[in-house]
Amino acid sequence: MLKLSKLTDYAVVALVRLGQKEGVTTSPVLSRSTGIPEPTVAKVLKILATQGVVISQRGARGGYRLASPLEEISIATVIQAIDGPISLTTCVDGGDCDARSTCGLGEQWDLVNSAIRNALSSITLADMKNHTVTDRLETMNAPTMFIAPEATA
Amino acid sequence: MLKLSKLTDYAVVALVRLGQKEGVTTSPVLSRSTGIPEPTVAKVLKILATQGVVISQRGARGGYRLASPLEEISIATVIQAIDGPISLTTCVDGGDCDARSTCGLGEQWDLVNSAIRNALSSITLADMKNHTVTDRLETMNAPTMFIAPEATA
DNA sequence: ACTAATTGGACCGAAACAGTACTGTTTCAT
DNA sequence: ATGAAACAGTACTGTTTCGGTCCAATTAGT
Repeated sequence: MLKLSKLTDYAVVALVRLGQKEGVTTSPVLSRSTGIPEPTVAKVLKILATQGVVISQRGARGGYRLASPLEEISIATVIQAIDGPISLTTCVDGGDCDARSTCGLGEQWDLVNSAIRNALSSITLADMKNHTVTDRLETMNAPTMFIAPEATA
Repeated sequence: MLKLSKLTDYAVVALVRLGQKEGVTTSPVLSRSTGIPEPTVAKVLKILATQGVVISQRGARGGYRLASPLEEISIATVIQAIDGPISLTTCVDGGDCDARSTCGLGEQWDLVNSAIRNALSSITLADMKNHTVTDRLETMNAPTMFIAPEATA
């Protein structure tokens, strides 16, 4: 199945939530806010930090913040940060395509790759934000009957 | 890396070549014509047959032929036949998304999925045929160099 | 009916991925 | 200064998926 990795999925969720916070946010907080397991959140954020998608602040009172506003981060950027380059064919660069000389489809794949990249670049994290619950913690703290699985603050 | 499986890559190559043949063609012939290992060609064709992309003729003098002309077979069709549905998120159908209720991004992923599907549906195998060597045996020395992929921003 | 050719389906090993844990480094608060 | 909090990097493990191979079912031709 042509699907992106779970990590990328988590990354998008975490980034959108991060974009709704003020200042820096820690992994544990983001974990509780999104429902994603803490080690996984940490891993994702670490990767995103090395790729420059988020800025990290080390030490106590540290955390992460977006390097750019949500509107300027495309889905393609996130995918590339986590999964690496978007290249649908193994042929493309230094690939071990045995039939390279015979298949003769090399240039045509670029057509497909470009189409994919364009599609993914046209969607930003801000587009993903719509209809998103503002914050799980707020919902929990609200005077509703909604129960909180964990009560750490 | 967001990439489609090698099988899908092979499938496209095999299908394009198959569309350039008359009557039915056997796996061994297609293997020699494309340079793809015979067992792999056989496997790909088998899958494509079950999905109705190609029509199979069993027994002696059997072989495969396209179910539709190249112009009517999109890349999306091939990918779905080999790799299964194109759904970038695991959430989508019957998924085991733990954070479904909290991430709140479910509907937005459909936006991404649609974009991808549209992009892939707009490209047909006929588009991939251009610049393709007619047959390996005839034009053995076709260089078919392709451009190195651009460095990702 | 028999044989050869060809597809159909099942099986297995290898590689990639997700997830977890541990250790080290940096920084704030006391 | 000292301790605690939080990120950084590395390594390990279990699971899944993918790529490839082998054997059984089917059919045309003689």
